[in-house]
Amino acid sequence: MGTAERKARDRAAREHRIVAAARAIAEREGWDGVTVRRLADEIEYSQPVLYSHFKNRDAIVAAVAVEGFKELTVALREAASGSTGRNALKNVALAYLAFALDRPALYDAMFVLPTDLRFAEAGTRPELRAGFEALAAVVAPFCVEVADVTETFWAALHGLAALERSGRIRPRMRGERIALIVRAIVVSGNSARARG
Amino acid sequence: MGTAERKARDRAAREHRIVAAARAIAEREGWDGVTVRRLADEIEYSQPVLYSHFKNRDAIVAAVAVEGFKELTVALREAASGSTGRNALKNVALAYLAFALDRPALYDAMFVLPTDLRFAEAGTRPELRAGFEALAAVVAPFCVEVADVTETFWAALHGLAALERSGRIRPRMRGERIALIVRAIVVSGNSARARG
DNA sequence: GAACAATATCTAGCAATGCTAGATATATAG
DNA sequence: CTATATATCTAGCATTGCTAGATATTGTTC
Repeated sequence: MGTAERKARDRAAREHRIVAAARAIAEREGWDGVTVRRLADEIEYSQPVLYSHFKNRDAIVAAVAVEGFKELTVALREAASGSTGRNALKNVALAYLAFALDRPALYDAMFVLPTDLRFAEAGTRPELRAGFEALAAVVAPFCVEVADVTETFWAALHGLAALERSGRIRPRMRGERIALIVRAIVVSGNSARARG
Repeated sequence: MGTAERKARDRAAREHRIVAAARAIAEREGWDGVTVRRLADEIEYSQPVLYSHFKNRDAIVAAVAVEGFKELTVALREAASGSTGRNALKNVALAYLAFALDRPALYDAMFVLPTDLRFAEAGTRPELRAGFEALAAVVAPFCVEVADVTETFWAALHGLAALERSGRIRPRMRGERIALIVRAIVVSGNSARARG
């Protein structure tokens, strides 16, 4: 009897439509435009149906965030492929910033809005860890304490994205700032090697 | 006739009480707890009075943010004084992170919540520029392109604060990450000097 | 000091939000 | 076909930011 499977499939499809609608509205009008009523309209079901899929509105945002982490990981891996060493670092940094600035709503879901997604802990979802590892891969050739450097690299990129997006640093100097970060990793790595 | 002055003084005092109440509630319970009704209760006036002081709720958040920038500037200057060069850099970085992590609600008002405060533009309020200059002061000895390096330094610190606060990097490695950033500025500065 | 004008403040309410209880329709099973 | 379980909806609550219109309070003028 395949009806149970069909039902499960339909449910999954509907859930996906909710997430897609949330993301679409957020990218078009910002997260304030994403109301439960509006999502209900979009999928042509009543509000309570949404609560049978997600615990609350924040959980919908979190679902979009998970999508975002998957895509960020893809973007970073792609940027890293085809180049090595210093160039890979630079390309990944550029790709990270492009991702954050081109999809502000998605990036907000991942990093700004309140979610319960946890990192740097046991039990972190693999989607969230993969992005970190894509960064670690291009950092690794330049240092021994890969985790420390990767965290710092990531923080620098996130900071650049956040401050540029809120208009607090000069957009036209983005290239220079990235060059500084890349150089910092390369140079500090070399001196680390030189020291031991 | 000093009644006009007295009125102006009273009004200013009331405005200050609003901002103080907003900040206190935010630091105790988060910004979600800061409702206009609650603030009205706190100052013992009705809601519309608040709107004679501030255009909307966001403007109250912005007022708290401005306070925050003043205090951050003080904290950074204090951290810089009494040490020079590399130590000043490190102390400022530590102070920045301590500020962000000890006063999360205040820091949110400054950097996360929506406000219309603009930076890196003509017409930026002096309170906002001063913090940047406190960072620039400790960076300057190590580079020629002070603005670029300061923006990058700031971004790195902000990123560290944001990611640490949301549990995405390991708190116990804070010192190592700061050391990396300090070293990056010192080293890249030296090489910049060597080159030019 | 009384009558008027201007300012300050309040009461009451709107529209929107997240979320939920209870009623109702729909599908499944006996 | 009937009874049960599942899926969905209608209707509403409590809370939010914000505002119009009524009402005090203060100031001015004769």
